[in-house]
Amino acid sequence: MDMGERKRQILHSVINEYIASAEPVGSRHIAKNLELGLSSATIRNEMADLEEMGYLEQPHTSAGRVPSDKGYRFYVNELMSDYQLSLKELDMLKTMMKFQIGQIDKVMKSAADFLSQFTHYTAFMTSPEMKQGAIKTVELVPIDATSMLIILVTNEGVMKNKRVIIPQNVDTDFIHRFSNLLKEKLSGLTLEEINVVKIQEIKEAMQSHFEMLFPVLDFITDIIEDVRKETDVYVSGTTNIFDYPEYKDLGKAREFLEFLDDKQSVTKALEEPYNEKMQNNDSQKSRVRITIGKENGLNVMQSSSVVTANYYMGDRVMGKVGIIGPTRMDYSKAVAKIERISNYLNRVLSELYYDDNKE
Amino acid sequence: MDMGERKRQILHSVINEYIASAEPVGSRHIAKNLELGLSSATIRNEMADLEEMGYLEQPHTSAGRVPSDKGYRFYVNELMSDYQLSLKELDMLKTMMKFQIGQIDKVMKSAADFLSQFTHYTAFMTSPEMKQGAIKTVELVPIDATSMLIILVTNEGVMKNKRVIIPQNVDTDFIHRFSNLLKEKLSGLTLEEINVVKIQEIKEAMQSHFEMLFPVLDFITDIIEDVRKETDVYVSGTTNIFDYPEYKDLGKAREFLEFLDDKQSVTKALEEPYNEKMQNNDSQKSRVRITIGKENGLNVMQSSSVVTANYYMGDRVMGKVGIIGPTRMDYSKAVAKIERISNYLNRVLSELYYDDNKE
DNA sequence: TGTTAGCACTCGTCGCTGTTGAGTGCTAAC
DNA sequence: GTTAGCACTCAACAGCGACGAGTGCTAACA
Repeated sequence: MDMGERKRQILHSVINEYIASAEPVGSRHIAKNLELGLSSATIRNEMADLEEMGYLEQPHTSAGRVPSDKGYRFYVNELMSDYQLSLKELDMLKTMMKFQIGQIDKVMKSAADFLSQFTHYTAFMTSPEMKQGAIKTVELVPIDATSMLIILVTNEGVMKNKRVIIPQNVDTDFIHRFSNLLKEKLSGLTLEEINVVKIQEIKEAMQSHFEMLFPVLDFITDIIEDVRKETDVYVSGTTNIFDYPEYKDLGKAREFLEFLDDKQSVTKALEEPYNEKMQNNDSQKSRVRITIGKENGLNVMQSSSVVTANYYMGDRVMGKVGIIGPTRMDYSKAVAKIERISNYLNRVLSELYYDDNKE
Repeated sequence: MDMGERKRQILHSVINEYIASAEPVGSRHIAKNLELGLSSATIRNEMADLEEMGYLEQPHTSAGRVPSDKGYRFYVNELMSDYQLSLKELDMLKTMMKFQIGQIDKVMKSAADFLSQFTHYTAFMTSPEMKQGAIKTVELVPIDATSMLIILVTNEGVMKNKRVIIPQNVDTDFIHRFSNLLKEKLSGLTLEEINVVKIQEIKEAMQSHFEMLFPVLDFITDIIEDVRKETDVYVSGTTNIFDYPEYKDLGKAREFLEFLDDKQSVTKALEEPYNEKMQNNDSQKSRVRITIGKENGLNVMQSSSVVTANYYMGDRVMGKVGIIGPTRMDYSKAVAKIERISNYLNRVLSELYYDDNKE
């Protein structure tokens, strides 16, 4: 059985209706809404076909039809039209963009917060991936006689720091000299390039009278290890799910919220590999990726969809922004909004990047 | 009517029972449990008295009795016995304490995470209050020709940083000299002492050839302003509330979670002034403070209780740790556990403090 | 051959009903 | 002052029928 134009129209209508109402859609309703001059009986036949083909499902015998994951997938790939942001929405965006304040992590957080308010779904943002980040500078700041701060700045403008206790008293000048040496040795290396071997090399290259500061080098490997592992996820607007009847069941809501609370599992969910079923004609151009229901392996996520976009600094992928919501999601709005946000982030970050390369 | 020993015993028993079962307690049950050799009818009379006195309430005519806020308050102040941690609990604590890793904010977070698992309620932690913190050091780290990082370290070991763009090219050495100057001028001042006037003074004291770096000073005021306003709350274990039947209603759960999501309102709830009704004989010695139901002004919190303790560095209050849960809370366990955690924090922070004063 | 009207059937939802049981308050006797 | 007894209250629950939205099938129609 093949998907004629009429079936497409009916499927489209069912999905639109269901997205709006959250209630199973009946043939009568479609017959009225869609002005094809067809009776409900005919629609009924077509819908039975669509069900057989796997695009629709019936919660129970005498209920209307509900889109299946496959149905949504077809909708997303073939039927969905581009959503044009309303004036009000554009205005919100504009206001938000005024808050381009300096610190990178704050930009991130506020973007995620905004996205959750903007879409009414739960928004998330993964922190910049730093594996390929290069070290811009290393600085040792003495705090007192026995402790100092190690500060690492990468070329993404990200900064990590750690306080270190030194066993012996060391004078400030000495620390400065050591600091300069480190800067010289480490600047420009990517985080991937700095490994145990490299550190050993540096140790050997140093005069032995720096020996007492060798623990500092070990701390640096620690920090880098931390940074590498650290894929922070920031989640915003978790309570938005209460707006959707699919989570009206306490158990469902709980499951979902517990899932979001566990950053590790969220990260895992977002790392989910791109699989063939998810291919989407639009994805190349829009860079927005959609995972529907069971397409995502996780149990908890079976009735949720995830819409994400990467964001970039220059050409390098930095992380992901996106939303999580019920499979019955307004995909076209979601895509349009996420596209905007990711473009916004690209712009802000590219400005930073540009600054960096001005030297 | 006065509260005789028998009434106290009955009230105690009702509350214990209710805390354990979450179900209205009947006279028959008490008669059996409490071995006073009294019949349920007698207990019934006493309970009617306790209700008249305001310590108990009846959800509806033919249900058992439930403690009122006043009842809990009496329980907390007069009846409750000290809870002795079990071996298993002590062991958990021990394990947790091994994670005393360096960075102050990580210690905080892991303490809150632990507390929520330990108590099964929702835990929170307010970030160190820094108003009275003194500046330990200021450092300017050049990143490239047109930008640098301002790093502020306070004597609590807290660190703030901000990236700053400088309009003109300035050489590294120049920045270093300026940095040293700043360090000299600002070190030792408390955040409260640094205000616009002070900054102006510094500007004037500087030679005019530093003029181009004056914007940096303005950024410093910005950061300090940020730090002052910033009373970060870290909340952990929000989904624990799903374990308690008082939140089995979706609306209730939602309300509660939305409240916790809004950091500002949480901060406000915790700032709630100490009011006379809350006076507690134990509070001086234990430093644990309990707010029961409506004692806390907020609407959302009418059926929740908050148990908090301050934590200190040396003699100075740094912030609060605590838990939020239903008024039907196991107060004695809660108090015991929070006491431990706050002691632990005091110890960890005092070590930092001690380190700082070693110089 | 595709479309449609008609009809029997399914099944979840809603409101009503009666039953059950836990718990109370009151009264009268101890 | 205590208690046994009893009538009363009320939430929770299960059973029941009416309702209605929606279906699938069949037979008639263009």
